Parts: sequence; structure tokens; C-alpha cells
Amino acid sequence: MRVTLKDIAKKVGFSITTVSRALGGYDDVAEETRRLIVQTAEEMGYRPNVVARWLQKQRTDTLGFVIPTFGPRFSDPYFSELLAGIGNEAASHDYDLLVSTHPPDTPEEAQAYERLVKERRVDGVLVTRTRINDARIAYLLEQGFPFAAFGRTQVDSAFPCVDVDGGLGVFNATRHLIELGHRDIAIILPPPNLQFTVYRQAGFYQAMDGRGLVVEPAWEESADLTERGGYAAASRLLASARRPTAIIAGNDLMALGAMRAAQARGLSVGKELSIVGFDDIVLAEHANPPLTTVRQPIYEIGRQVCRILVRILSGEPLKAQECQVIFEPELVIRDSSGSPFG
Amino acid sequence: MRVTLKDIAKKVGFSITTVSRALGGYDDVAEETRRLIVQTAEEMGYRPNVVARWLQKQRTDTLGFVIPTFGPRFSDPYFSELLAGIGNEAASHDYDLLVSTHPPDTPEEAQAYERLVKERRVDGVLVTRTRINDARIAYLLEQGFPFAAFGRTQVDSAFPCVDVDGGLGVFNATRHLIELGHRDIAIILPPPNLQFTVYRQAGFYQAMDGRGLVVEPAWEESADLTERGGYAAASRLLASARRPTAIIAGNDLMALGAMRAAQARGLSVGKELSIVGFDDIVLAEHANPPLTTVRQPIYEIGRQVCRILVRILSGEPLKAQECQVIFEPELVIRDSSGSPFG
DNA sequence: CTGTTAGCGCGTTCAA
DNA sequence: TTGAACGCGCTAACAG
Repeated sequence: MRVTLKDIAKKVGFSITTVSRALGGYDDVAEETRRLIVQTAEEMGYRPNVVARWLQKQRTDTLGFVIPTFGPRFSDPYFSELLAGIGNEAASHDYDLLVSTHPPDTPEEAQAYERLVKERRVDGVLVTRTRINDARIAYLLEQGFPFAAFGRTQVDSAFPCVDVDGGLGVFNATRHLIELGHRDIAIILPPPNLQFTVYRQAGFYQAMDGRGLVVEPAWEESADLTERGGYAAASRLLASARRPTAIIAGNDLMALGAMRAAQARGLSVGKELSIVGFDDIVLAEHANPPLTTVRQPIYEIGRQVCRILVRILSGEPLKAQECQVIFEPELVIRDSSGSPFG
Repeated sequence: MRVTLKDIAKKVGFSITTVSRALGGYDDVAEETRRLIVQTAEEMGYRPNVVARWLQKQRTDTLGFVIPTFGPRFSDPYFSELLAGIGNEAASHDYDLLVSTHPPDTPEEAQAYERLVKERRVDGVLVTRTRINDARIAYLLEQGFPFAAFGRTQVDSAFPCVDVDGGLGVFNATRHLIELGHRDIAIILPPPNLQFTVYRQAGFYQAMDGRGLVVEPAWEESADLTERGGYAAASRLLASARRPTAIIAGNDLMALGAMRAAQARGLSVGKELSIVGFDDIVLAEHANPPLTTVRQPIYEIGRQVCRILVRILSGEPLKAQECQVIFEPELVIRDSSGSPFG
């Protein structure tokens, strides 16, 4: 049986209240009493019942994180790193992390949020991969529930978020390809309902327009952020008679898929076809050839998002610029991009 | 402000108890009363306070999962899939999942378990990647705390676990290589403190010995399950004057690293050097060349482990064979393995 | 069928 | 410096 304050109180002959205070580190307990109580508690292996404490404090010291994942085999390292960042930061502030995975924009996902919020299972939630007119954000704002997001979205009120300047990232990637001599550049965009797709697409057009290059409509594909999706999209791009000399993929996984598609057609990636990704997951560096990509410090972002949420929960007043952090992505040039002239 | 049973009671004029019973679906409430109460609760947007319920029921309907991860950039898709499997199964039984990540065999990890167990944060825990003389298992058994593990280990008492027959997996992989004509086969083992390393190594020896082949001591490497580790280990293997014609890697990530190392030396994988992995993560299929590997159904295993734990928690008596499930792995032959004669 | 009473284990008044 | 009493919100045992 678990030992409670009551048990200790009985043993030492003091009241539950005194024991509670002694263990809680209050200074209105006689030094000797405290010593006795602390030692006894130790001996008896006392550990506070957190649930009782939660009920009393009306907090759970827990954060919620609903991972928006498609099929069951969710394996985008992106989420793993984010999870690690969030989890470690949370732990360092003595918060626990409640995790669940649900397909985006489904009733189950909405329900998951409602459970967390309405039943007060957690003190705050982390949101990632924001969508256009994101219902999750709208809901949380409407409920006045504490949260922080990785990614922006259009809503009336500002909200705490961290993001990477994806527009700039793709802009730089495109410029890099143009400078290598590419003119026929295709793009495999992430799903159109995702917020960052907007920015990345804009960055692409901006870079192309700026150099007087036109974007071939047929060379604007869209896929689901998986290797499989990237493979399929790239296959379509490469099937046409006149094909692009370079492909920008919306994330690394799709880029890896695109690489496979190119190689399946006997194309040498980095020579006959250049490919650029986005994220810089660990595998990017170990791809064959190593993938040129736009690096986002996902682990760091996870920590940052979590830190903001924790600070909000601590009641600390935050300045606006501390709430809205935009990271600058970094172009990492490897071997998958090269001159189209060989 | 949140609405509680008390608020509803006040409004409808019944006692808190009656309201509780009406909402709880007990049948000793007048039909009309129930209707009134249910409707009022709905109108007022009532949601039970789970924490209060937990305190009363002495359960949290939550499972704990401590992911043993090395560096911060934990990106083994293995864990993602396992997490998804566990999470989805847990959700389907109305359990929440508390997740944290800690480096294996560290004080922080031990502390994480102690928190979960001693403070009764969760009703049971999931353990993965079991180690030789696993301190976590020993602790949980000693505390009599409900758990289920992915992986076996040596302890006095039997415990609920799911595992894959890694020995058989590596045995089959080795035989596959031998049948292709390989004689000079190297192996990159997982860290020696992991339980499955024992089985996989045994499977390797068994297959080699069975065909009268000797295992070259210098061709037995060990690495940390990352691409980086696999790259380094393979580089050492390939640096020697006489080098193996095939490498079996302890997991897919290391196999991918080994592929890179081989390709960096200009070796054609699948022809000049065959490589076999273990796991069949999604990327294995999309590697270049596609990776021959031993498939473990990780998502399914996650569900299974979780299901066992849930059944234990429900007090359902389990037969021994329901508690100790060993999956048979499946060899998936792709292009990274081929005849050494070209 | 319904209400009263009694906890779950802890923190926090308030009075002594 | 200490303790009694109360409440967090809910469920359960017992009366009526």
C-alpha cells in the first residue's frame, strides 16, 4: 500500500497539516520537527500523490501534444525530433507530456483536443504543422486555452508561435538552382491546406519572377510529404517529354522519393537532375547522393515552442517578440544539386 | 468558469449524487429526472473533471512510455512507428499516453520511471529496447507495477512481453547471403548491452557454423544503431586489405550508413558489396538501392504490447501464451543483396 | 428513486 | 509553531 501524509502523521505524532508543511518546505515548522518528519518520510518511502495535488491545485503540470499523422506508419523523423525537443524542454520544467496521434482535420483529432481542453487533462497544448484557417487554433483561442504553435496561420488575434521563414528558405534554394544554371525548375509542394505551403510557394515564385523565369504550370506538383508521394510526383514530372532539370521538394522525405524516381529512370541525381529538399532530417546527409536541403532546426524549435508555452503557463508576462519567433532557415548545399551542364 | 456537478445540481434542484448517477448511466434514476439532468448538463457544457475522478478511482487511465534515446536528434523511425502503434491502441481503450525521452541507463531514466511509478502518474508502463539485466524491468517487477515490454531479458520471473525472433531473422538473412554465394560475411552488431544483440549474434553464428563458415573476428563490428555509426563501422570493415563481400547490419539505419560508406568508396551496393538490414523502416524500400532487410511489424508490435498491458490493467486473467508473444520476422529481399560474382 | 454521509490525498485558510 | 476544518470534484455505501 502507498504511504500518504496521513501515515506519516500517525507515525510521528503530528498532524497531517504539519507533515504537509514540513515536506513542502514551509518555514513555519520547528527545525527539529521538520527533521523528524523528513527523515520518517524518507524511511517510509513517501511520495506525494500527484493526482491529489493536481485536484487541489487545479493544474496537472502536463502538456498535450497531438501529432497530426496520416497512415499508421508515421515515420517522418520531423515529428520525432520535434517530439524530443518538446519533451526534453517540458521535462526540464517538470512538465509531463501527453501524446497522441490523429489524422489531421478529422473528428477524432477535434475530439482529442476537446478532451484535453474540456476535461482539463493538461495545462496547455502544443500545435504543429498549422493549416490554413486552422480549426485547432481557432478552437483554442475561442476556449481561451493556453497553447503555442509551430507555424503561423490566419486568425484575427495574434497567438504564440514559432516558425521558420519557409518563403526565404525556398527562395534561397531556388536562387541556388538558378545560379547553378537551371531554368527549368519544378516544385513538389506540400498539401495546399498547410499554412507553410503558401509561404514556400511564394518564395519559389518570388525567386523565379525576380530572375524573369516563368513557372511552368505542369511543373507544379503537390504531394503528401511522404517518400511515396514524392516518388509519384517526381515520376509524373519526369514522364513528360520536356522535363525539368531541377526539382524542389516540399520536404526531405519527398525529396528522397523524388531521388528514387529519378534513379529508377536512370537519371543521375546532382548531374542530370538536381533535387533540393526541406528540413534537413538526419537521413538527408546520408542519402545517395547527399541531399541539398533547407535546414530547419526542428529540435531547437520544439524546445522553443515548449519554452514559450511554459512561460505563458507560469503567468510570466511575455513581450510580443518573445511570443512570435521566426527562425531563418539555412541552405545546406550537398551533392544532389549541381549544374545542368554537367 | 468550469461547470461541475454541483452547478448542475443547483440548477435542476437535485442532489449532486443524483446528478452524478444520472450522468454515469446508472439505472436507479427516474427516467424523467435523467432526461432533465442530461439535457441541463448538455446545455451548460458540462464535462467531468477527470482529475477528480482519478483521485476517487485511484487510477489515471494513463500509460507511460519512456523512449530510450541517445542524442537529442532522435530520429529512428522505429520509435515513431512504435509510438504510433502504442498510442493508437491506447486511445482505442480510452487510455492516454504519457511520453518522455531519456538516454538509456542513466539516472534521469531511472528517475523518470520512479516518478511514473511512485507518484502513480500512470497505471502502467511500456518498456522497449530491453537490455541485458534490464534495470527497468527489475525495478518494475520489484515494485509490482504493471507493465509490458517489447523485448525479452533475463530475470527470474516471467513478464509480459512481445518480441521478434531476431535470431531467426538474422539466421535467415545470413542464409540468404550464403545462398547467393557469399562466404566473407561481416556483421555490424547493435550495442552489446541490448538484449536483442545476443539473439541476433547467435543467429548469425548458427547460420555460418551450419554451413561450415568461420566468422572472421575482425569482421564483427558493433555500432550504436545510427546511420553515423553504421557508416563508421562499415568504413572500418571496408578499409582492410581483404574485405567482406557482404555486411549484415543490426538495423536499417546502420545499413543505410553502411551503404553510404560503401558508395563513398565507389563500391556498387548489391553487386560488389551486399548489405542487409533489420527492421524494414519505410526508408528501406526507398533507399538506393532498395534495402534487403528483415522485417519486424513494429506498428503491430506496438499495438500488441499495449493491448497486453491494457488487458492486464483490466484485471482480465491472461494465459501465459497471451503474455509472451514472439513474432516471426520476415526476410524482405530487395536490391542491396546480390551475388558476389556479379 | 433520492439524499446524506464519507472519503480519495493534498494544500490552505484560520484560530489557537 | 501547530492543528482543526474545509474544499478541490467526483464516486460509493448506506438510509430512507
